[in-house]
Amino acid sequence: MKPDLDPGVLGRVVVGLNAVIFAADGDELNVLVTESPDGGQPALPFGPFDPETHRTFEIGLREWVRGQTGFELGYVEQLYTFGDRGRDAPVAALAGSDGARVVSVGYLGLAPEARVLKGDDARWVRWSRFFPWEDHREGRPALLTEDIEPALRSWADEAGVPGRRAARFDRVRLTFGLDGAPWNEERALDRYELLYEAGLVAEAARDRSEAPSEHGVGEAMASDHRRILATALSRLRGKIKYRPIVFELTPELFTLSDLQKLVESISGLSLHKQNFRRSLGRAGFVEGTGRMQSSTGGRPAELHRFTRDTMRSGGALGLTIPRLKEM
Amino acid sequence: MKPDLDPGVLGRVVVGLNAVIFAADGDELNVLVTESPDGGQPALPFGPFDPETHRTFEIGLREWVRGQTGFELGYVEQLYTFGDRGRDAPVAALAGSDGARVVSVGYLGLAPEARVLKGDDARWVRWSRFFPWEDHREGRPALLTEDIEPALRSWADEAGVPGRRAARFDRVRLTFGLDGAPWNEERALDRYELLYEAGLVAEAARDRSEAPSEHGVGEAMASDHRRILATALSRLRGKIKYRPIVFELTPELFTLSDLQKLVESISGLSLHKQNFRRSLGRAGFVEGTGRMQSSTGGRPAELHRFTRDTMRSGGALGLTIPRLKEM
DNA sequence: CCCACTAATGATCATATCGAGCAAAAGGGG
DNA sequence: CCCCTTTTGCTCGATATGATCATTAGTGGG
Repeated sequence: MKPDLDPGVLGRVVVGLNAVIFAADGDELNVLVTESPDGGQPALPFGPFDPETHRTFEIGLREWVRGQTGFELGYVEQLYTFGDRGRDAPVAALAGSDGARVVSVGYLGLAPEARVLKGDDARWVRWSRFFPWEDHREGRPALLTEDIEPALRSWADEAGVPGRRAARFDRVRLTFGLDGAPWNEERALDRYELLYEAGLVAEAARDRSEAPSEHGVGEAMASDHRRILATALSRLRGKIKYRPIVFELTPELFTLSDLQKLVESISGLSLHKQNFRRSLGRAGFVEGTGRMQSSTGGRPAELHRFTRDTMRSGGALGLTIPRLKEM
Repeated sequence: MKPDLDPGVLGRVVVGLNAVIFAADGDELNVLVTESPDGGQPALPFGPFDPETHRTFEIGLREWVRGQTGFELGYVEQLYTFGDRGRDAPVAALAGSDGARVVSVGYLGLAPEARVLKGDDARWVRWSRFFPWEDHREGRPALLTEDIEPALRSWADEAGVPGRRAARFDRVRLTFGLDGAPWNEERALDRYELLYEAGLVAEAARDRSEAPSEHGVGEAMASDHRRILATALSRLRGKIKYRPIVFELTPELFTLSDLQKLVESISGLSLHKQNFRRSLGRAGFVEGTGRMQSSTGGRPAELHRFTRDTMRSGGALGLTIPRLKEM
């Protein structure tokens, strides 16, 4: 159990920081991606971690996000560190001619508004471009029932040993909520990983250096960035339930319907309006300002704001997600 | 937003893997540490990540744990990646003469039993050696009320600006459950970090290259290992509530009291026996085998086993922690 | 000016879950 | 055979959750 960290005998490692930056645009949750105009795969913003100048990862991250997009990140949280060989293909090419291994530390960042960005090729896009099967606000997507489920069933069926086949079926059933199993919106990462294993996303073929099949579900991203994005979505979906971080995404003032729409956009679910409001009231996260907002054609809604004070009283710390029964 | 990962211009980075390996010994949760006989600070087992031979972090981790302790890890989960300069002191010395930056990827591992280890200086010890203030099974520890709380209050009081002082008080109140705020066992990491900031743990002085004060609370560990251990404890305490991972720590057969004792040892809380059993029954995690265990002097208890099947029915996925009111 | 329409807000009811305590059952030991 | 201990079973009130109905306050059209 003696450590042996002499870098002389080990291969080279380069640490990159990947940021999944979310911001709300109206009622929809957007993610910041870089898209080259020449049609390359969209990528997450990422930058190098320079051990010489950055005292911590988070400081390094905030710095280059500020430098390159011109805005200040609010909430920041580390997601996961990815180091699998073979899933970092396009980035590896940037790792220098000696083929240093790229280790990427993924971060989740939340910004209060989808501000216009200075210059270059970064833009805000809906997350659902990359995970169309994750949006259940209008009911279970046809893509799921018509394409993904049959493909996964036959993938499970292909397994050699019977035990292995049963295990695959079970895993498919649980992660995708088939045959009566409940759909758990937090398992977005599990679902992406399963689709990758089953070869249903374009990245799977690409990483095996096969012909880049055009038939994957959702839009592919560079390197393992779609996996990092899935990690971020899962984390965010889970975390809003036990920490009041939705308010990192809202403007200063908002109506309760706006807030609900935002939560629905994050979780990909339709929520029960009355129950959502009731639990908001119980938790005491928001307080009404007297002001009203003339809405698009109904009774005007009161503008609310987040009240940080209530976190002190030891009540609930997150939102409940009262999902609508059937759609 | 162009990446610039040319390793030539960046400082050197070495990736180390740190493992927090828990196992139950009787009813108590133990952690595997290396202790040099000559009285150096205990450390977590750690090994280098070799980018040449290890395809993934997890594979590398399992490999050297197997090689050095002789047993196979069961459950493994990535915790967090630490890269702060200045908190890795003793390890940095091992990073080679060119002073490569050490980035450590922390892992949580669970083993089904605290097996005897082959050879050297690794041994199983109670986690409470390092976090005595986290064990509330016998009520709130005197260390907390008599030493830590007063010290934290005066630390908060020292803050210059009044607003800063109020913020400190609030933070102390919330993380340590003072003045009526509830004690949240999951916030073990927050508490350790606060104690570090307030200079109450020995590592704080050490990392500032000051005289290694002997007056820190709990036992210090090498490098930032106590922080990693706190991360692991927090994660484990949280995760047992929504994933059935306690059963990675139990033997094949156990009584319900054994299981409760184990959960109490993990969470540092005393639980309400009847309610604990009721929720176990509702979740359907365990099934009775007909067999009984002649206990230490009461009615014999039935031996139970974990039933993986029930995870399929979509019920609750974790234990509820029905804490005992007052002690 | 009144009415239909829309969306916000308010209130109710059955059911499930949680915290807490009481009671019976099944061994071992004097 | 009685006492002690621990397991196991059960009940009661308080609270949270799922679902539905009712009321209010605007807009826009006849």
